[in-house]
Amino acid sequence: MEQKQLVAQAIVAATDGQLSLEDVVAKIEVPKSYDLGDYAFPAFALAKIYHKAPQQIAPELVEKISLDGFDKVEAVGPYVNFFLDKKAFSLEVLQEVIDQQANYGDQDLGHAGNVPIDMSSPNIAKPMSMGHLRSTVIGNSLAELLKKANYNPIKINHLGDWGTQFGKLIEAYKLWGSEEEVKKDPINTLLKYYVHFHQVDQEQPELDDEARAWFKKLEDGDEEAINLWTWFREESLKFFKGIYAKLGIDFDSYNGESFYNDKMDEIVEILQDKGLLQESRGAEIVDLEKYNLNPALIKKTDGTTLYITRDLAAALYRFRTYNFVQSLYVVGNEQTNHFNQLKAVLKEMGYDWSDEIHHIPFGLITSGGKKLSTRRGNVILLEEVLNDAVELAQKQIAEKNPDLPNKDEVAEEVGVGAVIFHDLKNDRLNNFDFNLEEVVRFEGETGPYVQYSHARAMSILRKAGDVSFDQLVGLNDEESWEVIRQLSNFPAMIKRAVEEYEPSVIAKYAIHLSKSFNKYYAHTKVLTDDEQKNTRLAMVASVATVLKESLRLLGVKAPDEM
RNA sequence: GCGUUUGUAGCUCAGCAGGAUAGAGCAACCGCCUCCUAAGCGGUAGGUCAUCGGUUCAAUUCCGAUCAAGCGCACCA
Repeated sequence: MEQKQLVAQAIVAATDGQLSLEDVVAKIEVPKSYDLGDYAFPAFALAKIYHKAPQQIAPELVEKISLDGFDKVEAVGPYVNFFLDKKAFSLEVLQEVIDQQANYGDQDLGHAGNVPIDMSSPNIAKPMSMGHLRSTVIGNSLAELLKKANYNPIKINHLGDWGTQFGKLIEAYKLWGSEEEVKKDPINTLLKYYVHFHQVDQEQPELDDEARAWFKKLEDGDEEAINLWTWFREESLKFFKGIYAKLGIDFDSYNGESFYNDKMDEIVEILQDKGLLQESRGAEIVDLEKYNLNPALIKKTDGTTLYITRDLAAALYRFRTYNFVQSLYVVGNEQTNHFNQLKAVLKEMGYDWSDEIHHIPFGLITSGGKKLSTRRGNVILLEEVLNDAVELAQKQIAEKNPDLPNKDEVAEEVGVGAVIFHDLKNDRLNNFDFNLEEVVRFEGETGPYVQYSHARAMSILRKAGDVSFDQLVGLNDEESWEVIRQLSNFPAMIKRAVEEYEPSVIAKYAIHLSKSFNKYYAHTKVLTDDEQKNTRLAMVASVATVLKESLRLLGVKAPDEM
C-alpha cells in the first residue's frame, strides 16, 4: 500500500503536478508478469495533456524519476514499470509479520461496533443438510473477519423453531407417531413423520387445516402443543450441537423464531398506529407498491403470524439489544425478496437503521441438478458428508504419513477442513451441484493443500530448532520475492473480504500464498548454513503465521504435522 | 410475464472495481524424491471471454438489447 504511494509520488513529481496524487494512485496497476515489475503506470492519460504518444512520454518520465526505493524503473511501450527495492521491502515485510504475529493484518474498520449475524438457522426436527453448512460457515468466517477488523460480531443462530410446519409435525405425530420411536432416533423419526405428512396431504388436503389449527394452538399457548414442541426442540438442539462441535463453531445466541412469539404484538400495534396495516383478502398486509415489491403479509386469515412478522420483531429486538452498526443475515439468495420486504417495512415504520441491515446471500446447492428439499426427501446430510471426509483423511494419512502421532485428531481437522474450505473458496453467489468427490478432494486448490503447506513450513521450523530473528537481512531472489509480495498483501485482503462480506477472498489468498511458498520450497533449500539462513527461516515462520491465520479466519484448523 | 443472480478452456472456477501475449485447479500426456513431508514442483496440450450493439486512446471488465440457465413472485420458511 505504502509502496503504491511511493510510486504515485514519483509519477506526480515527474509530471510537475499535472495529475493529482489520487488520480495517479487510481491508475497504478500491478503488471501480470513479474518481468514487467511490481507496479506500473500507464501513460495514456498524459497523452492528451502533453499532446504526445504515450510510448514517447513513458521514457521521458523515467528520465525524471529518482531510483530512491526502487531497484529499477523502466519504460516499456506506453508503461512506466517500477521494480521495488527487494532487499529493503522484504526486510520491512518480514519484520512486520515477525513483530505482529497473528495480529498481522488487523484493522480498525469497525471501532468496536456491534454486528449481529443471523446465521446457520436450521429447522427444528429436520436434519442439517449441506444447505445449512453454507450459512453456518460463511457466517462464522464473517464473524472472525469482522473481529479482525475490530467489529464486535454477535453470532445468532436464528433457529427455525416456529411456524406452520410445527402444526404439521404435531399433527403427523398425533396420527402416526410413538414416543418410543422418537426417543430412539429423534431427528430421523420426526423427519419421517414430516415427509409422510406431505405425501398423505397430497390426497387429503384437510390435513393442512388440522396442521394450521395445531399451530394456532401453539401460538395460543395450548399445553399439549407446547409440550410436544418443547420436546422436539430440545432433541433437535442436542443433535445440532453435536455437529457444531464437529465444525468447531459456536454461537452467542440460540434465540430462534419462537423467541419472538411474545414480541410480535408490539410490531402489529406499531404498524397499526402508523396506519400501515391494511386488510386484503382477509389477511393483514403492508402495501409495498412504492418499493415495487409484493405486499408483506403480516397476519394470515386465521390470525397467525408469518415469517416476516417474526423477522420484524427480531430486527427491532436486535436494534434495541445491541444498538448495532450493522445487522447481517447470512441467508440463501432465494430469500432476497423477503429481505427487501423486511427492510422496506422497517423503513416505512420510520427506522433509519434499516439501511444498516444487510442480507448476505449465497448460491444454492443442488443435488443431481435438483433443489434440495426435505419434504421430498432429497437431502444431503451434513453429518454424513463430514464423516465421509474424515474417513477419507484417515485413509490418506495411513498411506502418506503412517507414523503421525495424533492421527485421529489430524484426520478430523483435515477432513472437516476440506469440506469447510470447499464451501468458502468460491464466490458466495455461485450455485453448485453437490459432488462428494469434489468436496473431499485433498489435492490442488483445496483446504488440505493449504494445511499441507503450513505443515511443511512448521516442519522446517522444527528442524531449525531455536533461532532468533533479530538480525535479518534483505532477500532479493526471485522465488522469495513472490512469497514476500503475497505476505505484504494480507492486510489488503482482510479489508476487501470484510468490505465485500466475502470469505472467498481469504481462501483464494491462502491458496496463492501456499502456491508461492511451495514453489519456493521446491526451489530453495532453507536449512543451508549461510548469512541468509535466519532470514529465510523468518520468511518460513511468516508464511506459517499468515497461513494459519488465514485458515483460522475461515474456520479451518491448521495442524503442525499431517 | 415481472424481478433477481449467473453465462470465461472438456469439467470446476480466478481475473484485484477498463489497460501490455486471458489465468489456476481437476481430467489427459510427459518429467522430478541418495536433499527441509511427492497431500508437492515443473512441462505439453486445451479459449471467436454466450450473441449483437454502444461508451472509451483502450472493454472479459462499464451501459443497453437478445439468447440460455438458476432463484423468487400473498396466507411456507
